[in-house]
Amino acid sequence: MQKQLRQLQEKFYQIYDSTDSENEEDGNLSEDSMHSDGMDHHAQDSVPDRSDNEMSDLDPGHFLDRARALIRQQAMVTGNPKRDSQRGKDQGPASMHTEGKQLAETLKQELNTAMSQVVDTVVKVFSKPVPQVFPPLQMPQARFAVNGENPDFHTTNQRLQCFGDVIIPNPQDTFANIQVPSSSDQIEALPLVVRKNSSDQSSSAPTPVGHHHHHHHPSLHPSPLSATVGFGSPSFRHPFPLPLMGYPFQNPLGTPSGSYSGKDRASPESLDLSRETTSLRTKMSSSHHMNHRSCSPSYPGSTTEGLSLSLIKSECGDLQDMAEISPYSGSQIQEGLSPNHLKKAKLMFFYTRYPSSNMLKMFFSDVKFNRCITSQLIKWFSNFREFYYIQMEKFARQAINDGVTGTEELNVTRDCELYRALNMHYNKANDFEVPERFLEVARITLREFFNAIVAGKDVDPSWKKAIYKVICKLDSEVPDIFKSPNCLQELLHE
DNA sequence: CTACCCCCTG
DNA sequence: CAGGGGGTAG
Repeated sequence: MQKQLRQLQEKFYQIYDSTDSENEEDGNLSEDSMHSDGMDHHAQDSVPDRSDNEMSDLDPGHFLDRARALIRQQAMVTGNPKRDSQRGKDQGPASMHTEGKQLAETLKQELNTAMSQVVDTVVKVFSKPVPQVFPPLQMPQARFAVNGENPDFHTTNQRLQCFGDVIIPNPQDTFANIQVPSSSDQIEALPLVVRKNSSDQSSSAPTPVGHHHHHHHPSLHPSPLSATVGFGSPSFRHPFPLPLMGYPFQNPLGTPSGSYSGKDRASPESLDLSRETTSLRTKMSSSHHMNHRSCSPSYPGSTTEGLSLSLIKSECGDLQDMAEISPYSGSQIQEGLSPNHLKKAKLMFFYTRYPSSNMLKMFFSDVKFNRCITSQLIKWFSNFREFYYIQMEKFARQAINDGVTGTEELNVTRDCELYRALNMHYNKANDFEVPERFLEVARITLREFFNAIVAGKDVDPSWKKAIYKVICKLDSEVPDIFKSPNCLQELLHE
């Protein structure tokens, strides 16, 4: 069926282009307008970023509308001398007219048959009693639970959207069936999404697998297990390219490098994993507009609500609706930290090891700060330091083992192993020129470790504190370029 | 309490 | 890198 639609679509565009090639620079424009057409009943999206063209094209409703518009236009432009840019220009307006008519007729017929089939299938799928394949936990119901809020959810148009969204890729798929929301599911899930009281914990009973061992800590982690499962569930594999999925911070530069990770780089799940990295902020910050962004599939509805602890409530419960940034337009206020932010932070580490939270706010002005974001950034630098100091200690000990006696023999140059390790970690792409000052600091740190170890201070459990105290005073000013949200481009294009 | 720090773990 | 525990300063 998808193929059929595609063929129709192609045919359609042939006609469309031949008659209207002057009208629009590219098809995407029209897609956009169509897009808004069909979505107006649907607060935002039931599907994040349905700007995807493929999707819109496959939406039967839109397609029909567009076809009708075309046919109307077909009749109107007959006299337009410019129209024949792509076809035999010898054909007069008359033949054009008849041919257009023919095409229109053919088109109508094909559309009708196609639509009938679509409707049949939809009805079949929607009316068939649904065998419960998965245990409730794995039901990615968040998406539909939210739809339940929308009184217009049952309009044909939206059913078709859901259909196109999830089911079309494989209507016979057993998994597809569970995508069909039963009204009871919605009613049940809805309050979980809306209310934020801790008393909701009782409502999380339907979830058989408990994730309640969170000790009531302001843990920000809404049960990663179920989150991952929900997302990885085959029924939930989204047909869209990832950047269009409402995750504006998909890493365009590759998987952010963990110092110890590497195995998940090229794996099929790597994208999901990378998403999971930053998904928390998304989940939290968008928790209040779940109504529209129902697709946050990693939001396990039930158990998570019990975990909406003070932090989430206080920080993210009253966020204003921000204009989501598109993956393509760069500089808007973002609600989460992107892989690019991570990269930027790493580069900043070359200048400052102990940035204050105020400093971070200055340098990450393109993100909307809340406690979560701040903590995460601070955590990043904490992790950076950890790696840094581990390397320092390692190389200091190694130097000692190598028979180095005096601190004078110790240095950090751009070709030494220590530097390579550090550079690999903070500047993996090696597209940034590490400031000289950093080498100095590194050298000082290395010597500090060396001396401490030689002096046997490492027997003291907290022997490193003294070193930390020294190093934290060696921060230098971060260049102003880093204050620019686009600093990465500017920096790396040098 | 909050905000940070560090440590350890996955 | 993120979680989470433990500790400290204000």
